[in-house]
Formats: sequence, C-alpha cells, structure tokens
Amino acid sequence: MSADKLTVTFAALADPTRRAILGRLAKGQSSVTELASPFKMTMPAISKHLKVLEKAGLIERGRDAQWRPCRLKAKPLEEAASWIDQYRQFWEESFDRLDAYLQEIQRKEADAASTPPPPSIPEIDSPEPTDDRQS
Amino acid sequence: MSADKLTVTFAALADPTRRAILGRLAKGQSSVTELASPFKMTMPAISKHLKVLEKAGLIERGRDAQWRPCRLKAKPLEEAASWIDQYRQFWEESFDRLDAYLQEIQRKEADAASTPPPPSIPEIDSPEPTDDRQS
DNA sequence: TATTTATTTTACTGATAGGTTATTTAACCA
DNA sequence: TGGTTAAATAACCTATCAGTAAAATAAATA
Repeated sequence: MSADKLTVTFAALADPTRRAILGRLAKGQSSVTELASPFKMTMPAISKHLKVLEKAGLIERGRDAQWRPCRLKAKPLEEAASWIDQYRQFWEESFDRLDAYLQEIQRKEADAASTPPPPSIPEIDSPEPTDDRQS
Repeated sequence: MSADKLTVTFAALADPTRRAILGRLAKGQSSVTELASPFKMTMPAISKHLKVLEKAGLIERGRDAQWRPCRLKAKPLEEAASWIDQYRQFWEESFDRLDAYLQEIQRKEADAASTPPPPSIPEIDSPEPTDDRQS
C-alpha cells in the first residue's frame, strides 16, 4: 500500500477529467455538483475522481451545510514539477545537439570497451532505481 | 483511441519503474538488458514499460545488431512541465495567503448571491473541460 | 548450419480504474 | 415530521495494467 507520492500525483494527473477539475478549481473553490456540471458523467463518477485528487493531496474538501466545497491544493504539483525539471536540459535545443554528440562518443567508447564514462555529462540525480515494486 | 498527449505522458510517468528507466537514460543510451538489470522483474515486463515510454514519445529505440539501444526523448516532458507550471502561483507561499483571501471573498459573494466573480483572480487557461471521454 | 544472445510477442492472470445504477447519509426547509 | 437537495457509498461491469512463463524473432558467432 501507499505507492510513493510522485506515482500518486502523476496517476491523478493522467486523466483529462481530473485535470479539468483542477483547472476549474484554480478559479476558486466549488461544490461537487458545480464541478460535475461540465461533464457527461454521473455524480458518483465525479465523486471518485475527487477522491483520487484528494488522496493525491491535490484538493481539500470542506463542509458548508450540505455542500462539500473543494479547494485546490497545488503543493504536490511542486514536487512533480521539480522532478520533471531535472530533465529540462534534455528538451532544450542547445542541449539536444550536445546530447547527440555525447551519446555518439559514449557509443564509440563502449565499442572500444573500457575507459570511464564521457567527461561530465550533465548527470541527473538518478530517480531511485526503485526496488519498490508491489507484491 | 489516442487519448491526448498529456494523459499519455502523465500515465507513463505514473510508474516508478518507468521513471527510474528515464533516470537511467538521462545518463546516456542503454540496451534493454542493461535497463532491466536494476529491477527484480522479467525482461518482458521491462519491454512493456519501454513500449509505454515509446508510445508516450519519451524514448526512442534504435538498432545496433541484436541490441535495441534506447534514448531519452524529453520533449513530452516540456508539455507536462508547462501544464503544471500554470499552477505554480498556487503552491508559492505568497499566493497561498492571497488565495485564501480571495476564496473567502468568493464564498461570501456566493452567499449574498449575484455579483460577478471576484475582481481578477489569477485566471488559469482552463484545461479543456474535456467533453473528451472514452466511448 | 547450429548455437547463443538480445529482445519481442503471445497468452494468460489478478488487480485496479473508470464508469454505471441503486441506495444511503447528511443537512436544509416547509 | 416529511420532503428535497447534495454528496457519498455499495455493488457491479468492463477494460486496461502490470506482471508472468513460454515461444518466436533477429542477429552474431562457432
């Protein structure tokens, strides 16, 4: 139980309905019915989506009489953003060329066998090789 | 078929094994066997993860004799990063207080009924209310 | 050509995700 | 109190996911 936070966060974001709900909540808190209105799905379906978002810490639910106002809690997005940001260099143009070059070097060295890895490839804080699998 | 790119990207990232694979590839291209080595799972499992990453455009596979070297292609991460970045204001401290204030205002106005939405809440480019559901 | 190495594909399994309808809970209102 | 509105829960269905073992494919090598 309890996969790591990044997994839960990304999984929550991997659904267009849930992303749209977050988009709506960015404009201010909202009731469940109001959140549901743009969608062609039933309330229980929305309720489930909200539960996923809540478990990911992306929303918080209060109580106002019979309404359960939802509020955006963007903190987990910070973690997600900074994980992704590790890779920024890889999508920036200038790096792409350097990358291609370094990888070519690396391939040749591998062929020639031995010799330590190329000079100083911008090294990424290896996202834990995750011996973490589910039983 | 073909859910939108963000969905596919986030879904690909919502797995620690796949994130670790990307982490490994950030250090340079790698064969499948090499990628598999840190994990306690079988080759076909890794092969499937690679297929998910490939379909998300996060890796590219070449051919070098019997090896299929994988390379990181970080472009989709850019899109993901900029989607998340819409919410940056919401996790930054200074905004949290403003947000709480604006949401309180908004709640009171809702109670009083009528009157258009509060002044100019930092508005987010509403991530499509996604009539997009799967058939 | 036969064998080995690297990888993918196939066929299967159990668990989970996303949706539904029907029912229940909670709070307000007449 | 009884009725209405808001939302959550339960029970169910189907599709997809993450893994497996076994077989097939592809290329190098003896």
